[in-house]
Amino acid sequence: MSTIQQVASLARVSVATVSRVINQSANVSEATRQRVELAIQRLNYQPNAMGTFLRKDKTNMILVLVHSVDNPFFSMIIQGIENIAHHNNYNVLICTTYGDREREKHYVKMLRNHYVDGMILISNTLQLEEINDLNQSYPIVQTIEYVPGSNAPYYSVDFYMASFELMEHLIASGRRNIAYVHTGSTQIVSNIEKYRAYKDVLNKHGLPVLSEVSEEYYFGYISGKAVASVLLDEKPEIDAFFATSDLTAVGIIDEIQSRNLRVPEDISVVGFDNTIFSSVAQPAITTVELNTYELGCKAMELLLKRIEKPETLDTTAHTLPFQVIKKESS
Amino acid sequence: MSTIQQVASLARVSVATVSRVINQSANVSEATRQRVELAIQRLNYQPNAMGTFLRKDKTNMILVLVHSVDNPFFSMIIQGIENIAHHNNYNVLICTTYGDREREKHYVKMLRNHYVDGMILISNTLQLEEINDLNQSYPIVQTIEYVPGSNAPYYSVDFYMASFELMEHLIASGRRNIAYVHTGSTQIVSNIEKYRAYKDVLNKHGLPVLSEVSEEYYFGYISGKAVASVLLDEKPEIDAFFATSDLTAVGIIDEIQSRNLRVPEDISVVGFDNTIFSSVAQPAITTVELNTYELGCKAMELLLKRIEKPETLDTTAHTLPFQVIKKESS
DNA sequence: GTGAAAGCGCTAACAT
DNA sequence: ATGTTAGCGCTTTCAC
Repeated sequence: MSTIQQVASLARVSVATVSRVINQSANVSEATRQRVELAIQRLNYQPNAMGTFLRKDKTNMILVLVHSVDNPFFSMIIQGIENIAHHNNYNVLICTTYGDREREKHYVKMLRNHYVDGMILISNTLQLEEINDLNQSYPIVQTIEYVPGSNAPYYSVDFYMASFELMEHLIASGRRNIAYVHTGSTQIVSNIEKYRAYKDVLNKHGLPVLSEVSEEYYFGYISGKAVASVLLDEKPEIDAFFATSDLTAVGIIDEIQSRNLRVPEDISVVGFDNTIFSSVAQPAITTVELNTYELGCKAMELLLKRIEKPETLDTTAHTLPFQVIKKESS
Repeated sequence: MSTIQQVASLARVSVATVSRVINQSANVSEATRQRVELAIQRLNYQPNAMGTFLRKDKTNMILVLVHSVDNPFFSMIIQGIENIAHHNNYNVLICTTYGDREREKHYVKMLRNHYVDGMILISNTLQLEEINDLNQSYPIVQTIEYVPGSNAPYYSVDFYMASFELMEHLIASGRRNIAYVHTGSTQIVSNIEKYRAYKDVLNKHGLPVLSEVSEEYYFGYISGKAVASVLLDEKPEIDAFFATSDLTAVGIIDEIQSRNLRVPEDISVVGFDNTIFSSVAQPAITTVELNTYELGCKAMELLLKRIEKPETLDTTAHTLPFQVIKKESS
């Protein structure tokens, strides 16, 4: 490995001049430039980023903290983030937590350590104090999930209203016995809001609440099928399912069809997120489109603002529109 | 932001002692230790990683370069990588290229820059010279895809043999007119091997090759459906499809069923990768399990070896076993 | 057990 | 247009 000093020696110039050539930060005569570039090539010189970063106290990297990347839903957000980041000369590092607090802490440390300039939290599971503390000293933005009452800004969706619309749609189509099946943790704000809407709409119409939510962490397809099976055994009157994710809806549909019941003729099913699963399923699943790409873009734009001027202590809650997409399953 | 110097001043010790406390690198008297830790707390001190990294020329970070993260197939590899990495005190950064050469270059630069200690290439699309050059100076490992003839080590699967088995299975079940539909680029080694096996098995049995491969980049579900539609129009004798990914197989099945043909009674379909799609599909799709988690673990273990002792110039090709998983679609 | 000091590789202010 | 030099924050060798 060669250093800027070696390049300088070989080219018979000072390290400052080499730096100028590399960064095109000041005028260098054509002759000198060529000598330096030749030396760089000869030594196969690569600037050591740690030197630069230490000196500038800036890495032009941002960290995206996400539960996991196996949900196609997240990948659109990340694409939005990356789009804006790259146009502004930032690189994006994706780190997965799988809900593990240790891993989360480790990655948060990368922010505190100045390994990255800022952080976007998708599917945030930090505690209130922690996120507030972090938000005071570092540029962070939440998206999709957020900690209610925290000072950190976020871009998200009105999950309550979206779920409200879905529920009203089911009821308008004549459904009266609607069960609810969540995905992931019941503690995340999206699920809290979805369940709140579920109950509110039922109460509003004087209909029965058929599902309690436990604290269990439900995965997609498998638990959709399993929970539907239990519910259908216990409550054969069910004529609709509200699933909080598309993949869970697919599991529910499979369970229904394995009992020789028809979707939507016998039982309606709605999902959430408008992922590929809701299109691939038979029948295609009524769902909610969240404009995830846009959410990613907006979150990154806000993060940039906070990085460039840290005094921008934006604590605002931003909500982007959604669309209920009616397909064949309801 | 506070520095080690400020902590030292407040605790009335030298920076060396503070460093010793932080890293538990040498004996420090209990009294001093407590003074230092109090100072650290008081100043809310966080070591600046850039200082450390510059000094040590080591970041304990590795980079995973991947086409995109929206394929559940990749996420298992990444989990394997992360598992081994974390047990060895390394962090994993996931970077997505979406096939963009510019982005790829940018991330490769992070390796050359010493921003990370090593790199794992999934779905590698680097040129032969580039990967060989990189391999000389930096610890890298390829997995799944690899550049044939390159010096860089890899962990992958014998796609030829796996495809061979799938094809023999189709033929053994009485199929004679088998079409082939690829996913992604035709230039990647996995697709080259799959297509080679497809043709070889057909030739071996004196059966017709029904599909040419163009250089087109095919995506999953959408192009599966579209290509199947064209093929079925042109060649109504087709009685089986060999798709190189599960999601493409789902698209093909949807097209078949939309023509009121049955899978597998009229037409068999097989996929690849044993992702969730092959279980969710109706009927469930015969596919190949690649032990992706294991591949990730092995690749990371090899990378670690190369990082710790760079003289380990392992150029070996490693191949892990696969299993053909027979389901309902064939 | 603790401190002084060198130096990792780089940039930028200042000098010429 | 180019060179000199200080210093970013940290670790580690060498003294004591």
